[in-house]
Amino acid sequence: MSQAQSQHGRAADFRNFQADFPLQDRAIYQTLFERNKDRITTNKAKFAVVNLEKIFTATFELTPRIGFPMMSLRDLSRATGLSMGGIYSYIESKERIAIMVKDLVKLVIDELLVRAMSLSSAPLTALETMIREHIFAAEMLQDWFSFLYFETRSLPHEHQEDSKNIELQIESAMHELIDRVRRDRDIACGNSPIIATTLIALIQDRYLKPWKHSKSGESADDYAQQVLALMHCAIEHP
Amino acid sequence: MSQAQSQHGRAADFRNFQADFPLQDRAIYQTLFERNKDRITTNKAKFAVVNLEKIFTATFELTPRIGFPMMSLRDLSRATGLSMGGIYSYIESKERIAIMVKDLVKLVIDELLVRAMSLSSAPLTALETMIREHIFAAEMLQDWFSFLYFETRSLPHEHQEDSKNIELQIESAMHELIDRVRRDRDIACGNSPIIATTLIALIQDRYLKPWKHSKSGESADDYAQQVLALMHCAIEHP
DNA sequence: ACAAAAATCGAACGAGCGTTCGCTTTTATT
DNA sequence: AATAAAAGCGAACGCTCGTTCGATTTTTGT
Repeated sequence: MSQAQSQHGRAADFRNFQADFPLQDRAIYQTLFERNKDRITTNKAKFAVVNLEKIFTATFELTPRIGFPMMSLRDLSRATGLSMGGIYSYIESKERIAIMVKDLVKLVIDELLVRAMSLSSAPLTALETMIREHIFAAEMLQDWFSFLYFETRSLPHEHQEDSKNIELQIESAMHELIDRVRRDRDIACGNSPIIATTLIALIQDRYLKPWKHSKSGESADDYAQQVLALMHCAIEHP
Repeated sequence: MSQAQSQHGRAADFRNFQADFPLQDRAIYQTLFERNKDRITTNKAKFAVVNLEKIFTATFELTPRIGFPMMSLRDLSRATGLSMGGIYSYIESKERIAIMVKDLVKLVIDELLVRAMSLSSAPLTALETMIREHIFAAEMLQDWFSFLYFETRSLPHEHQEDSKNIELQIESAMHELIDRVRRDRDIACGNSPIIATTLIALIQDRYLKPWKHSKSGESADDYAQQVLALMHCAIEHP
């Protein structure tokens, strides 16, 4: 029940989502290592996983307070316990850290989109799944999602575009699904775009403002439920 | 009709709001100069207004692409046409630029809040006014609002707190107004917090993502109207 | 246990940063 | 027009940054 052999177990609540979500703990850094083998001089996953974890954990600890550009590699060296040279066997440059974050987030979102859109038979279910899983994934990878949003400006131009496109893709997918739901029920579609915008903004609000949401202590399940309730209301009353 | 002698002309649409809004063009920099006289070595407003405008215009041109910490004062010098020393007669340090932005935004928001909350007799009108004027003010001072949001991390800790508190204040004011509207109509108040969160997120979405909103070409009036419609729907269907 | 290979180290380098201050130019006053 | 005051300038300073690379330690394979 808790072990996922299928890559695509459906998960209606956060507990089940967590049980099936592949990118947790070591697996995150294993994936990061495999996707960046060319640029990493260390060959053995055994070392890479441990040190990549140190590097990203430290980055996510330092960055929210002072911002990525102000985090020096000496700060990072101190916080990881690695030397400067040690760090440079995992990254070719400082900005590569930001690029790796972007790639991981893009990986997660892309799969999430593909999965939800492949449920083409039931647009409302697809929409609900997409939102719930987006909230859940962002809950588990909060540091990553939040970093990408705030530090997009530290990326090279091409990667900045990627970052914006991730959001535009999700938004247009949601827009499309909302329209499909409405057409099935003969509801006017005039304000579908603002509903899609609202949904994304609410998903982002939760992972961007922990100082607001962690205070209230509301669970991811409760939050998702509230967002979905608002959505149902908005879809039905155009 | 277009000239505002009262400080508090009500404005239901963007045109009227613009006509009454005091912080435009020169007036922004005049205000900035007066509020920072102590820290500015130049004495005459005549010079200060011109050069402060250069400094902030250039900052808002450079920062969205590369971020504030990566903008060097040499970049700023080049973009303004001022020398390094010249710039330093208007700011005591680089971070003062960010602090001045925060102060101006706080000034605008604080007045907006006081005005809206003083309409205590009609909570729905107060709520609508607050949202509309927030959207309109952010439309006129888009660069300032957007800068504060993205560059909060470049502020000294005390000022970072200020920045978060601005948002928390607005949100709790909205929450309170929503509850009052609902109590007047005997509607349950359970999801009032998420409605307040939604409203702020939508207001921010517009000034934070010009690459999304300016593409669609939707006017501030239309946007405000859509946000308000969504709000009415959400308030009435708890 | 030993040698070869891989991983890690950290001092050193050049570049670019924010900031300063004595000097020049512009403005205001007479 | 002359003079005093204000504004503006930019080379220079000390510092910290990202990055490199030969030396050292740790791991691997025998």
